Amino acid sequence: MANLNTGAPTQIDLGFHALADATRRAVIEKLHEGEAAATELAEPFDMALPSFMKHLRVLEAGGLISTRKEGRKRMCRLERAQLARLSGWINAYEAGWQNRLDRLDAFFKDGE
Amino acid sequence: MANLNTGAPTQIDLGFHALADATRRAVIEKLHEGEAAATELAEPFDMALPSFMKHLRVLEAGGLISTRKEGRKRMCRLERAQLARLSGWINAYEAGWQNRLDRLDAFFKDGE
DNA sequence: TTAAAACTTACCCAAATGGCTAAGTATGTT
DNA sequence: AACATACTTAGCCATTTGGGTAAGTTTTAA
Repeated sequence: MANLNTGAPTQIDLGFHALADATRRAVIEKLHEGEAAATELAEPFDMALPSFMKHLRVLEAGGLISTRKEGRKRMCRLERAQLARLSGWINAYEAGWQNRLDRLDAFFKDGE
Repeated sequence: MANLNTGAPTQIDLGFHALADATRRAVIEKLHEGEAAATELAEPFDMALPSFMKHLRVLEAGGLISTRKEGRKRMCRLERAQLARLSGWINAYEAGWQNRLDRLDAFFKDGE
């Protein structure tokens, strides 16, 4: 097997990376309640807005949220499919899941 | 709410961070087959051993593996409980899981 | 038409990450 | 005792990350 870290990071890399930060996880929790604008999401944090917007971009790059412009607001919504993929990766190798491995592998390969 | 990023990263931060890399995920996949020594795990990768050992330390810091010294070998084994916690975090907010939220929150707080 | 709101762009910075090499230590084999 | 195996430590380096400020732009409200 050659080096696995050739080229650009995958959606899985970026997805788990996005989850590896308390601020970003808090955004995900909030978005479970529904869509929200960027500033609205930023409000709880002691952080300059441009810094917070970087977190949103990391979440978007990881496929965990999608955003669209609505007037002057940037609306954000949760991408539950990516959450499912990531938790799916973790659980794919658990006892009793072996029979689902092939399906998951195929799913991941399609998405990259 | 104050800044969530005060102080040291939590086990959840470190756990997801450990998963955000293809090399480390490959190690986890391999360890599902059972314990293995560090060099044995390193063999598939085009990487110097000290570089690979850093990945093992990242996995250990994230609670995903535990290691022990056995003679001159460092044996590694998977910590399935942490995998369960991380996939648990992701699924805690899925539809139909709301009733398990309190239990999970308590579980996370105990472990930190 | 002016001003406020909600970003957005451009840049700076310190620390962490992920790779390397070179040299050391500890343990097992012959 | 000598050598090989399996790490281990130490340090170097480029890039990424996660924060910041300052100064735009675009849209909405007054």
